[in-house]
Amino acid sequence: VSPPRQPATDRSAALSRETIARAALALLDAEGLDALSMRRLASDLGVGTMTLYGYVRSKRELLAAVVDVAAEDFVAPPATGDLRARATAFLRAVSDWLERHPALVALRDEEPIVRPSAFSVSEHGMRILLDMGLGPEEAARAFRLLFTYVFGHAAFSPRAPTPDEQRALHAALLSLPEDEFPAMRTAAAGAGAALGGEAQFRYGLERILDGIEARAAQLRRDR
Amino acid sequence: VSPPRQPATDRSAALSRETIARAALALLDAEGLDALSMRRLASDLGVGTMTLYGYVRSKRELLAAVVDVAAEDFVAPPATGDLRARATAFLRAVSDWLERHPALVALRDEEPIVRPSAFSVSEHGMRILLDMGLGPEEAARAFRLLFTYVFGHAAFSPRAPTPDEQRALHAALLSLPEDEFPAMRTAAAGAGAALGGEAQFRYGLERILDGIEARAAQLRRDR
DNA sequence: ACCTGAACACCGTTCAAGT
DNA sequence: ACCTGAACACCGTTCAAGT
Repeated sequence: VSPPRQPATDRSAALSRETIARAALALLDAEGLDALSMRRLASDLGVGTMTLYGYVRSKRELLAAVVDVAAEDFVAPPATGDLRARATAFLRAVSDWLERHPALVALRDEEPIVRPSAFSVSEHGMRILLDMGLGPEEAARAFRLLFTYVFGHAAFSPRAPTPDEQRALHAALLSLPEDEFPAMRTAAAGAGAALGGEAQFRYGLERILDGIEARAAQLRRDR
Repeated sequence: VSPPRQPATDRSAALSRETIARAALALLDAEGLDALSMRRLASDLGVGTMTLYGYVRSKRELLAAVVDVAAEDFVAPPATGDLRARATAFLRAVSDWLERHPALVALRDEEPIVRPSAFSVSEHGMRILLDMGLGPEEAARAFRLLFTYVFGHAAFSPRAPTPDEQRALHAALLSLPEDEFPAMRTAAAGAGAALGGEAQFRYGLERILDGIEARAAQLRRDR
């Protein structure tokens, strides 16, 4: 008397490491990191909890497999325009990718992603930096800086702040004692908009690319 | 027949929200986010688990209190030298602070820290940006960019990579197929050093400050 | 006022067993 | 070969009760 559990995907469709990883990613995207437990995932798949351990050695290993399937989802933008435009488009694409799979950021927070699957995302970015004229060592450092920024933005800046959030922050800053927080009060007007969202992402990215391009130009002069 | 549990700090020392938060921070610093449970913390303090709920409404509220006590630990550098030197010293101090309390990064990852206690750290940074000549709106955006970078570095870049880690990454990159990953293979030599650590932090910070200073200079010209 | 054990609804994973 | 229930050592939090 076991009722069918999966109306759409056939329960009897052979389980595999990848099927499991895809289901985990879907759960992660839909309900967040806390919702993903081995028990819940198994139940979603219509199997016993311990069945999963036939495909992954541990939850850690499952999460690594999730990164692999998520990496396939990265959409590289067409390599058109000048280098600056290509860099902007690439980083915008990485940012979009992280927004589609927000849990990737939390996973990366727990341990470095050094899976080969992630390297194909990196290849695009590194190409652009090398084309700008940076040497291998400096291109690696610049790449890492951009990586840190994009992941940092995804991790620490909420999506576009609502007018309510902006007003709340503004009010909180204006209520700080003036003698102790003069700078914060001065900047109160801009703090709401700077909280996050697309315009803030672009502002930061432009400053960083300005800094990197200045270095590339300097290297060309020195050469 | 209840044995004394706390050799050093007197068990009978009155419990308070702050005592509890400090003990939680110590546990977090010593053993990481996973080690902090209400049960474990209570046991460390020599009280029953439920006693904690007399001081904090939930674990979430405890974590907010932890941020408050950690904020007191920030050491602002002396405001000497030119603005660039002051900015560098300030961000170095924030980075050091996050290294002393690594769990702050994970906490911030779970929800924004908008506690007044954190504003005193921000005040120093905002002062410098305003002094550079940025307007309130742009100073807020630049501040947020720097904040994202420092937290991003703390979250996603391990401390100084060991020679072993560097060699492992180098080898991994060199084993990628040459036709598919030409840029990654070219940059393989520099990837190890760019993984993290002080020099990488400084490289990124310098590019960002170059970008921000260029904007400030442009604003001065336009004015 | 301050503290707390028992209970509930969860975890990841080991083990020994089922088909 | 593939799957799994029971058990163990954990969680956060509610509740009803102790002093």
